[in-house]
Amino acid sequence: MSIPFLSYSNSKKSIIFVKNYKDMIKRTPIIDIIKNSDKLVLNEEINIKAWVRTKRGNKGIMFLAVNDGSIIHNAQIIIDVPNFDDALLRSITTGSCVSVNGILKESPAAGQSHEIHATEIELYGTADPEKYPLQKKGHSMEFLREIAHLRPRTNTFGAVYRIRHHMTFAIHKFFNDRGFFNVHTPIITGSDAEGAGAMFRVTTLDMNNLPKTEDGKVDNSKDFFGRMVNLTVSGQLEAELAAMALTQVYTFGPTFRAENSNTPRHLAEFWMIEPEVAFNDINDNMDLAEDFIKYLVQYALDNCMDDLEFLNKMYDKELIERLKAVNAEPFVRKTYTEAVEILQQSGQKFEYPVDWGYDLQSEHERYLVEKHFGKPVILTDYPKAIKAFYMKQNEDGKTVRAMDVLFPKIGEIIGGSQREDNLEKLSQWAKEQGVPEKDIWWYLDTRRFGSGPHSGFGLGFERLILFITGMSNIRDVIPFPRTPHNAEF
RNA sequence: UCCUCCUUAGCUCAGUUGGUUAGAGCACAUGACUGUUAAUCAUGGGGUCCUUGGUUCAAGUCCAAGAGGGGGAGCCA
Repeated sequence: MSIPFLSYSNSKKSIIFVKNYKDMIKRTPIIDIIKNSDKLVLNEEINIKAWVRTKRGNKGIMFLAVNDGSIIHNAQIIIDVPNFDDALLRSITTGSCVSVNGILKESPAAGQSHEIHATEIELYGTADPEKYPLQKKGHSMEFLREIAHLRPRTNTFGAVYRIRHHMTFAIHKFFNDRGFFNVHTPIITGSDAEGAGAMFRVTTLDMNNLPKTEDGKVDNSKDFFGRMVNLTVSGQLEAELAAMALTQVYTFGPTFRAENSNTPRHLAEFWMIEPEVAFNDINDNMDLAEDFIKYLVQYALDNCMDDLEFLNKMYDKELIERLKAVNAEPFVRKTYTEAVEILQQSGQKFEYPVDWGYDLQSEHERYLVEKHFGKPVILTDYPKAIKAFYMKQNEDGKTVRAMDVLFPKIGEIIGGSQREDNLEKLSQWAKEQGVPEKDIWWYLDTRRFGSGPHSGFGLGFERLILFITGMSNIRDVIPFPRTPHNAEF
């Protein structure tokens, strides 16, 4: 590690660097200085490459707080001002990118355990302080959304990005550890079978010169796929096909909804996780959903505590408490009918009346989760008429084995069901709901050949991240949000 | 898409009943300070008051339309 000829001259002009020897010091990620300093050797020269967060100091000594995103905390660089070129030091401002060689020492001051005493500084890229939009102080989420290309350099978005990664990894780990197989379902799809909302059209046709059929309509047979296709709104139907062969599968991919939704909980492009398990009934499905979410929450508590503590301090004082509370007790499980009775007997005044047969409104769900039970709630057995055609019909002829997992603050985080495995009932109900058999003949085939009970659900990834991070707007938990009238970056 | 609120310096915001030269904090620049922690202190520069039209002797302030944004609702994950 220590290389004799690195002790270069202490001449004042220290911008000089020799590529070959500089490359001999391997970059140390800042996380190693903060978390694994026992593996580093004091008084050895190390290299840090990072972006400057703040610079402060005086004529004799300068302090640089730098961050490389490996961890939320900054590393402190100590600069002995007289030993460095004045112009170089002046050019180092908030936002600039630097490579620093320096001696690792224990820090005499509070705030950090270690610090790096710079021996050599290379300025990779400056950031004109008059133009660089990020300051040392608070920015509103709205402003940061306008500079989504730079906001990953903030503490908040660094934390969100890291948590997103850890949750992605934890999802794959959870399923892999339980013998599930990840299935890649198509992004371009010809079916609108689920009816999960408006779809984005995919076409290579010249919009200014559309081919027409004899009756004046657009001739989709001339399009790339020879038919009309869209971006997927769900991988569920395809996941079911896989489950009827591999038993336990899940998808994790992008999903698109062209709904004109303008809320802090909706995106036009989002990521969804959809497990599908053969031989699971609705109760197994609830068990899986509850185990799954609790595993992810625990994984965040175990692996993302530095970031969670930051978010807890800056945005949501009850965040960590709430995450722990979710895992402490079983979720409440009630039927839709029971929920309606609770709401009707609550004495609470609702803007919308509660009546059996109508879908629950946000205010009703929020009352159940936040006021009545004070913990996550899973509701099942909804009226057949308000749910999708593929859900398993109950013997009562009125309800289906649907399941919604309702969470504090964010509402519905999971929607799922046991699937209808009876061919007659499924095709009959699909017909009545206006899903043409010619579009889902392949789906119906799974019921035609070797059908069996199975269940699954969909988890909105960004809604999970909302809950885990305590952020209040879904546009701030995805790097580049797509919403109506917004597809910049 | 509906309801509602907002738009003033780079950022966050104040601006009274319509009245003379539109303010503050932070950021930025200059200077001071030999261990700072969103450093501190002093000084300084910085404005299409979202756009268009209207009312008025006079509009940041009142009215109308439009654009952008926030919150709530619907659709849902």
